[in-house]
Amino acid sequence: MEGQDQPSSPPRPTPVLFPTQSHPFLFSTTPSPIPSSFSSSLMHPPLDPHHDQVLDPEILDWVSQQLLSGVDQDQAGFTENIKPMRESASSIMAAKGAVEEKGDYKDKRKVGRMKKTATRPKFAFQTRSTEDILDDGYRWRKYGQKAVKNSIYPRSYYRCTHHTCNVKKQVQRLCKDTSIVVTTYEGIHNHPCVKLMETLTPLLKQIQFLSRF
DNA sequence: CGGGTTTGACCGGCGC
DNA sequence: GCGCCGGTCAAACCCG
Repeated sequence: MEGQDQPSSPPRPTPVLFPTQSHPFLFSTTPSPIPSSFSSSLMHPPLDPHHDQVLDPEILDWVSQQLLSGVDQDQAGFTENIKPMRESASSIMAAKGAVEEKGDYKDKRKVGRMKKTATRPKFAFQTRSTEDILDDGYRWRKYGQKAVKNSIYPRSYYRCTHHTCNVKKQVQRLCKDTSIVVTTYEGIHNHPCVKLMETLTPLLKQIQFLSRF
């Protein structure tokens, strides 16, 4: 931020470009063995949300592994299973001092601001898309929009609409490359992503079926 | 009418 | 202390 198109001030980990209208957590920075072809393949061919099948088989294997570890559990279990990947992103940002605990506040409004500065997982990735908003399986409510310095595009602020979840995200289009949207997630969802399971479970079942041969 | 968006005001952090 | 800037609030508005 601060006049940059990147919303995080410290150098971000290698941006993970998102090939489908799927779930960002599965494709974010993670120590788990993401296929080496993953990142490099995402920009080529140009991303098309209507063509999920362009994914490399190796990538599908990796995705299916993530799902397999959670598929026999309930949805809450699945959420827990992918949590370490999210926390890895958290540790990256924490190590870089991206967020830190601040002092105490008095009134309710300021308490809300204090929560903002508490240590929370925060990571960003870029998406080549004509759409500003990724359908990541969660429901978001927009709570603000600001013009940012040195950018002709405004930054939009969203909160997860789940009543017990305070995950936020920021969305901003790069002015240097207007085809790229930078999405920054902050926090961890404390509820399952129903849409993710609905979307990927049939895919996993097909993979399992094909793997018998 | 409920839920989501827009938008100007407000606030805290930070650099000078 | 002051001004700039990013982030948030909340009233007004929109829409199905």
